[in-house]
Parts: sequence; C-alpha cells; structure tokens
Amino acid sequence: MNRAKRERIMARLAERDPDPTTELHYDTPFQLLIAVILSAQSTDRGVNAATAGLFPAAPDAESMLALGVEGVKEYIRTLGLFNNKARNVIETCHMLVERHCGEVPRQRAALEALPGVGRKTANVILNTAFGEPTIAVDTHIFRVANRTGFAPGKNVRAVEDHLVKVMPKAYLRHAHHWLILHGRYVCTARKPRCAECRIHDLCEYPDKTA
DNA sequence: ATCCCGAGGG
DNA sequence: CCCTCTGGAT
Repeated sequence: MNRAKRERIMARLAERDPDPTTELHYDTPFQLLIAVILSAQSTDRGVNAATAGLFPAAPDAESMLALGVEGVKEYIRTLGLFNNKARNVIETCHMLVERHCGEVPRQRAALEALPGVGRKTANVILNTAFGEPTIAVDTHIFRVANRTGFAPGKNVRAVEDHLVKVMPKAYLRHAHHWLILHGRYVCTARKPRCAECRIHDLCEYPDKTA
C-alpha cells in the first residue's frame, strides 16, 4: 500500500471521531494502568463493569494493597485470567509504592518492569495517559493492519514497527485509537461490516459480503 | 509454544 | 458448540 492511500484512510477514520480516546473508565493514570492490565483478553465493557466496583473501594495504590489479592479477586472474578490479573495488580502496586512514590512512571522501561505490564500495555499508558505518539498493537490493530494491507506483519512487534514507520505524522498521536475503534466496531474479527466501512474502497481485503 | 480463563456473540 | 475480547509470563 502506498503513502497516499494511507493518508486517505487515516483522514477518513479521523473524520468519524476527531478526538478519540479509550473507552475504559478511569480518573487517574493509576486507574488507567490497572484497567489496561485487566483488559487482557477481555472486553472493555467487562473491565468497566469490574472497575465500577473496584475503583471506589481502591482508588489508588495504597488502598489497592489494603484489599490484597483475594480482595481484588472479588471484584474481577467476572474477567478471564482473573487469578493472574489479581496477583499482577497487587504486585504492581507494591512496586509503584516502593519504587515510584505510588505514581505511574513515565519511562517505558519502568512501566514494562511492572508485573502484568508488557509492551502493549506500556504503549497504551504512554499514549493515553502521557500523550506520547506510541501505537499499542492489540488484537484489533493487528487484524486491521494486516487485513487492510495498511501495515502487514507476522507478529505484533513487526506490525507496531511497520505502523510507526509508515503512519503519516499528523495522525501518529491518535492512530492507536482510530485503528482500534475501527477494528472494534467495523472491521470485526468474524464478520467484518464491509458494507458499512468508510475505507472499503481503499482496503485490500476481499469483501466476502459483497 | 503453552498456560492463564470468564462472559458475550454467533 | 466455537470464537473473540485493547496480553503477559514462562
């Protein structure tokens, strides 16, 4: 795919939602960090349902530690992988308090050192909490990048590098959310809504519904 | 490559 | 039933 076509694709995705953001509910960088840790292999709706109970009970790292692993589990049992997530949430809070004064660090290395935080989660925090031009490649963006031909790659890291390399700079800051929202609501995994897609004419995926 | 693992959709 | 959902650690 050439640069001009990528420009047109991003212009159309931006047109639909000029100022996109996450659909996860949060008030502070700390809450965003916890919500993103919980979001692994789960829907944002499910995460919001869980944090609606969790955050009032534990709005910051210190109060989360007071809940403990079993306490956190009570709120997130409706999410998949909840045993791992509860353990990681508490371990992450320990590290935030001991090494970062209870705050969320702004450095990638410090973020990725937190249990349950890998490159994807770190990229979301850097972009959404701190405004950096990172692109977190999740299941949606991996699919959209490959399916459309915008930035194909064999694994998530290859797709991320490809996206950062070819993304028009004007769109880099919000590219993550434009792509993810398109993947979530239009370019869905099972039955993509090609008939309703605003970049249908620019996409390299053969429309099975046509 | 494999395990972790609940809820919703088709 | 099977697949998917803003993955990470081993």
